[in-house]
Amino acid sequence: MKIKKEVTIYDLAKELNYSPSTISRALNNHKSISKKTIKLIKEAAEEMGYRPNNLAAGLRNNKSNTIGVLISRINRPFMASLISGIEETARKAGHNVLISQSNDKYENEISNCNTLYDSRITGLIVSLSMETVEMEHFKKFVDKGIPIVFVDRVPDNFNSYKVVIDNYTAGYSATKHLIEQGCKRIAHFAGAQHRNVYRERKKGYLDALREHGLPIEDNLIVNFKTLSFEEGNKATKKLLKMGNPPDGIFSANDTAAVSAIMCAKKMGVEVPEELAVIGFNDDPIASIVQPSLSTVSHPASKMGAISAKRILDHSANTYDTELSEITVLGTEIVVRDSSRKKDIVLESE
Amino acid sequence: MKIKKEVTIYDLAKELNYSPSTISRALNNHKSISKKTIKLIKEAAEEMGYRPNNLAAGLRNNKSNTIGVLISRINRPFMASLISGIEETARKAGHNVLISQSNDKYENEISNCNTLYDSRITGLIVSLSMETVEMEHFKKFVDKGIPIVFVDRVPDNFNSYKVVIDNYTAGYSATKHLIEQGCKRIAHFAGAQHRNVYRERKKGYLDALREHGLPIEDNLIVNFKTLSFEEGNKATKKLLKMGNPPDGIFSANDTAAVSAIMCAKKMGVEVPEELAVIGFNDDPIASIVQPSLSTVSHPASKMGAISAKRILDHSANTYDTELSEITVLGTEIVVRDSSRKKDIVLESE
DNA sequence: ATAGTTAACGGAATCGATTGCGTAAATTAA
DNA sequence: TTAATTTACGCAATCGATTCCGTTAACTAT
Repeated sequence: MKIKKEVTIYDLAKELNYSPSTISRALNNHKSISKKTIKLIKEAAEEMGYRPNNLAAGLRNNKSNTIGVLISRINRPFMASLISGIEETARKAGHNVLISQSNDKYENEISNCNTLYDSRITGLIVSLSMETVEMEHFKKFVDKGIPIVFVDRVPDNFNSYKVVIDNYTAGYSATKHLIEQGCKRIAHFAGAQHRNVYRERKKGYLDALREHGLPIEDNLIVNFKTLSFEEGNKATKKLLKMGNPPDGIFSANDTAAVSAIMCAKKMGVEVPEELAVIGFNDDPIASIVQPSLSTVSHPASKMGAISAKRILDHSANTYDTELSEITVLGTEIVVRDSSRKKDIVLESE
Repeated sequence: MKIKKEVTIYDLAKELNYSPSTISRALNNHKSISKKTIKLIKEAAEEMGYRPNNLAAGLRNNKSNTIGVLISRINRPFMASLISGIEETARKAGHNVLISQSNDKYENEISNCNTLYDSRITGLIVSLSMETVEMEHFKKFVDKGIPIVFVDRVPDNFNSYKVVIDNYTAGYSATKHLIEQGCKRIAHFAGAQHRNVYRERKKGYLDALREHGLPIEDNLIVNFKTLSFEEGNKATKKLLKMGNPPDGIFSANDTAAVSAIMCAKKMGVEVPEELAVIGFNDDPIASIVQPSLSTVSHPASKMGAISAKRILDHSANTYDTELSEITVLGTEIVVRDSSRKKDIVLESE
């Protein structure tokens, strides 16, 4: 197998009797090069199979036109859509996307952080791992003026760009929806409380109960570790076996909510009549399960797009403001069969 | 915002009174540097916050320790798992992962190909876009000795590494399973026939019918464009309205299969009694839909891991053999309720 | 016609890490 | 003790693109 030699701007320079400077400028449409020359050089480049070397350009400019993404796992519907949005926006701007997953491990997050830094990324988009508390590993980006956008699972104690949904309002609305459907004893599947998303959702749940005069019962609030199907199953079984079982569940994610529906059905509990359920995320399974799952939908792909745009803008304006801008996106209550006990006037928010 | 200056090996050299060569070698554990010196230098590097510049190293070595991934879309369960497998394997070997989606457009695939090439990736992992026929855009990788691994949706006419599942056997087994359940008129939801995966699945379906003495009826074979939920819905409705409707469906993906189940239920057709359904992929929705969907599962994440390993091995052995190795992975028929008309001895393959 | 301006391009340093070749000192062999 | 190795390191070129200064020639204004 013969390996073809790389065509560089020096090869073009020699071939066309121009200096490498001129070749470089021509390829970048520099104004001090005549249209004619630019055309000539570009055509020759095309013909000779020239392809720019991003490593060389990156080294010289100390930037790689690459956005780094650091998330827990890719194969979750929300994360996949998020990345999709990032990729689309980045690519349109001529940027690449480097991905890395922490698998929710703090150690991995640190290590991936370093690796991404070593690639001299233009900016970093992060959704925190479940374990992360310390934020020290992000400091080196700040020191170097590399923008970080935290998305969805964001830190409380770190000043930076953030793109989130209004988890509080979503939790409040979801709970309120169940109340409006006539639920009196609403359980909550809560996620880890040190992560903003789950904490805010629970806050919304609590406030909704309070504001509608419903008592808060600790034994109706289940603290989950991972909000998995199995955990949801176990929790539901336990709840339904109570002497005084709940008549509604607001789950902080769809996976656990679906498991609740399936568990209830198996136990002969009617959904939504005896148990209304609402989830969070609007995963594909939500519209497939029967009865279909009411849930909270949020624009994952859009969040990705916005996050990417933040970084692109930042690097274009080169450190304009020091303001850490937080983008809060709205959510939408999607009412399906799992919670529809009455005819509803569709709410739009 | 003050931007800290980068710490380079030259800074370390000056600080420690060594030459940059020694610093570089020490950091790479070169054998000609004494253990003591290595330890000294590494500790100083750590303390001074030194971080290697991958761009510089990459330029010098003409490789970036980065694997490029070129797929249709990220937010499909199969693809997300595939990438996850790639990322995990790559990272363990100290490689990064660049992703790009073609959105099933030929144009995008070409453009992404070039962008990835420009980043001097170590190797490329590709699942072809729906539109792709010409393979010209991949030639430049071959010319440069950069390995390409085609995965799942692979070309017929291009010599390279390939990682696939045995679609033919899977299609055959899925159909055979329906036959064994007593189905006599089995429909097939077929994908675009210029893509190996769908073509092979259909071949398996046809052979299974033939070998079991069942007639092949053209009007039971539906050619899909995208195997979407909507398409599946429409096709199912049409099939069930026939004077002589099918009693089984083998769908080339789960999305369309699920839509078939839901459509049948809505039309009052019993699944699996009147219509047995089996899908392909074992997406999360398959185990959620009711009745749960029988399907073909395949190891997406493992495919990703193998693909990544191919590239890592290739670049380590620097052009060892010219053999284009094809890896074929097995699949498994997952029998669930949508096709279980009789008691089954679980098959394992 | 002459100074001033502009257009179009070239020279050479630079980004940070790597590495082939060379060398001085230390160690071993004989 | 002297030659032969080995150990431990330094010099300087190199990877490919970019860009700060120039420079030359053509052009414009007066």
